[in-house]
Amino acid sequence: MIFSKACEYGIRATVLIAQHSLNGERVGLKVIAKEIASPEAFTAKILQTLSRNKIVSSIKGPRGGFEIPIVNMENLRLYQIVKAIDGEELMEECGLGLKACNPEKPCPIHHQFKDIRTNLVKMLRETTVHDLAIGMKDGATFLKV
Amino acid sequence: MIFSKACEYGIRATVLIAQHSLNGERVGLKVIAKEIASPEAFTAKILQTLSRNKIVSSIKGPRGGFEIPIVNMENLRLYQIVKAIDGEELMEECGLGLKACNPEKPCPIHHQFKDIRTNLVKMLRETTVHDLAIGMKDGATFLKV
DNA sequence: ATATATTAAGACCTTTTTATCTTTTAATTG
DNA sequence: CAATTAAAAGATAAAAAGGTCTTAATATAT
Repeated sequence: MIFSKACEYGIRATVLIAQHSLNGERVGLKVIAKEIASPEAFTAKILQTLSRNKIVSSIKGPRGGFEIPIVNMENLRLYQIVKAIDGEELMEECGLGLKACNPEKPCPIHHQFKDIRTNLVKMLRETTVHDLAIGMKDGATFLKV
Repeated sequence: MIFSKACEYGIRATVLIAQHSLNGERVGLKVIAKEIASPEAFTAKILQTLSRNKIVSSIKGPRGGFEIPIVNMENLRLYQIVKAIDGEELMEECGLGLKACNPEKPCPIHHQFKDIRTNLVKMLRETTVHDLAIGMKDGATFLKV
C-alpha cells in the first residue's frame, strides 16, 4: 500500500472529524473508530499524533472529542497528515532507496519515477481537508469499508 | 517508501543481473549483494522469489549464478518484479484501504488518486528491465548507494 | 567418482508496525 | 467540589517485515 495502515486510519479519521466540524459537531473516539472501522485503541494513538501536530483539536471531558475549526480545515493539506504519520520519505526519497540518487547520478528508475512523484506531491500539497469534507457532505464520496 | 525494502533490493538485483547478462556474464549472490549493498542472506531469499517467478534464471554449481536471457529481458516489466515481491495491492487497492471503494462509491481521495495510480501502473507496465539495463550500460544511471 | 562452488530451502532471530490494556490528566455538569 | 466523561500517556502484546544461519540439493571441473 502507498500509506501505512496508521496513515490510512489517520486520513479517514481526519476527514470524518472535518465532516462533523462542518456541522459544528465534535466527535469522540468511539464514534470515530466505529465510523471509519478502525481499532479503537490504535486510533486513539493516531489521534494523539494528529493532535500533537495541530491537525485536529482535542477537548477532554464531557461533550469533549475531536474537531477541526473550519478556518484551519481550509488550509490543512493531505501532505501534513501523511508527513505527521509516515514522514516525508514517500515524498522525498529515491524509489530504490538509494541515498546517493540525484539528478546527476540518477538511479535506474529515477526518470520514470520523477513525474509520478511530482504529481503525488502536488496532489498531497493541493488537496485540503476542507475539500475532502465537502465531498463527504455532498454525498459525492464515502468512508464505507 | 513506495516499495518494501525487499522489493527495492529485488529491483536493484534484477537490474544488476540484467546489466551483466548484456555482457554475457552470470553474477553470483556475493557479487550481487556487494554491488547493490544489500544483506547477502536476505538477498538470497529475494533472488529465490525472483527465480521461482521466472524473473531471473539461476544456475547452481561452479560458474553458476544468476542471469536473464536478453530475449526475456526485453519483455520483462517492472510490474512483474513488484507483483512477485510486494503483490498487486499498490497497483490495485484503494489509497485509504477501503474494500468497498469503487467509482460509484468512491473514497474521499479516490479522484485525486486515480491519475497518479494510473500513471504509476502505466510506468511499471511499460518499463522493461532491458531499458533499465541499457541505462546502466550507457552510464546514464547508477546503482550507487 | 569426488571435491568444490554455487543456489534452494527451512528454521530461526530482530526490529518495526499494528494493536491492546491500564493508569493519569483534564474538562464539564450537577 | 464531587462525579463523570473523555482524551493523553505509557506499558505490554501480537503480527509482519526485515534479516541470519544451517543444511540440502545440484551443477561443474578435475
